[in-house]
Amino acid sequence: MGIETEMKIKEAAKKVFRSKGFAATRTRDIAEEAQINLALLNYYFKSKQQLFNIIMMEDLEDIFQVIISNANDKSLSLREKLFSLAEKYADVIAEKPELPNFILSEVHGNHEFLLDHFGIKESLSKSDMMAQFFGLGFSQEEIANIVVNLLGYIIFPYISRPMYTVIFNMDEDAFSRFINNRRKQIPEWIDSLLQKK
Amino acid sequence: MGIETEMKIKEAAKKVFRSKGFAATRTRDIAEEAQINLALLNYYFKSKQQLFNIIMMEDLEDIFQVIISNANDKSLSLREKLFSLAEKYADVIAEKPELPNFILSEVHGNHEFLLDHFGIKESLSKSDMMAQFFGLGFSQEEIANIVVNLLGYIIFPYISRPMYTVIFNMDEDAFSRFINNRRKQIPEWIDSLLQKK
DNA sequence: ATACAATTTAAACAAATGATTAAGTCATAT
DNA sequence: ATATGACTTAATCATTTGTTTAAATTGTAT
Repeated sequence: MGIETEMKIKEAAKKVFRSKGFAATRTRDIAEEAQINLALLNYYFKSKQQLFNIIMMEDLEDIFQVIISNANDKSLSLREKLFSLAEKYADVIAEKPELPNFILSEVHGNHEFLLDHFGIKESLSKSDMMAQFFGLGFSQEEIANIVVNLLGYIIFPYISRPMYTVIFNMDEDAFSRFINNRRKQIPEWIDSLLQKK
Repeated sequence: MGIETEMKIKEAAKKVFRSKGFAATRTRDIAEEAQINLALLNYYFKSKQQLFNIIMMEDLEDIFQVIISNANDKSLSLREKLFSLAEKYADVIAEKPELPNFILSEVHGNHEFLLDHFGIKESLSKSDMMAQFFGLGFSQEEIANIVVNLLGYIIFPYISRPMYTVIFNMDEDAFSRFINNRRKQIPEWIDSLLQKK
């Protein structure tokens, strides 16, 4: 059945693209991973580039959706929003650990992917979270610092994993424990960032 | 003169590899950037891969050298060491802003590059800094968290730059100002991390 | 000046790779 | 049962790309 094949290809492409990146991925890699004939890739998706674009868009959507929906949850205080954002983000990434490296590597120099396909800028600048930030007297720059640090707490360990797993001699399990223990610390660090006001 | 040509190629390769990564870089790109005949690349450096390895090793050396030399400067307290590390690191990266993305992307899945070519693990575990950490009662895991956060404060903004320059609408100048202002904040954040003890 | 080695060039090669083609196969509606 | 269209396959194409080759040029020691 066609739709199943299409999904098989997309799932395989996700796996291969995320692990090797666009340039290093050969369409034959994807075909083999999906156990389909090479020509099917071009039958269902016009080209390697188109297939890649679809996957990148979906991954970006996953990432941005967490931020936007959280930033507009009016039932939460600013502090609660940030805590919740950290937890949801950590969940998403724990589930797909290759996502940060993949997105950040591929987007580097390809800003087109970000150009308001999601209206992220508007959604966010008009969000409840921003209003709360400004209401508490934070400047645009202070907000940027807090957001960058918050996301860094969660994402950076994954990105830099090879470096410090060598430095600190961590195996797979040790890394998991490290990440899980870190999650408990993040709220403290967020509070430190908010403390000034 | 041979040595000049060799340097021209290496500099061009650095530029192109850092901006596009190994897989997306064509040897012809490098030749054009260096304004040399394509065959010279293979004459001076056996292959694309060898040229890449040399550059990667040099870049890693630059990165690790800062950490190791700082960690063994016995004239500094732990707090001073971390402050100094942050400053030196920020300097290195401000000078070569593509370095973080390049190294982290390429090392991802290629752990071989890190495998004790530098003895980084030993140098660091026996360093004065580690002794100071342990002397103050920090656990291995607490140390890892501090180091990861410290490096993240400096590196993560560069890596995630495309994401939040879109979100926060930053141009080139705004980004520079942001980075420079951040540098002044980092000592405070480091103190927060150390505060527990 | 001459010979010899180092350097540089233009051209070509071989393999890899994204994409297409044309001939099948299968499911489904009539 | 058959025709139609969706799906699948094997084979092939055209281009890109890393590398090599052989000839030409340049520099240098004698």
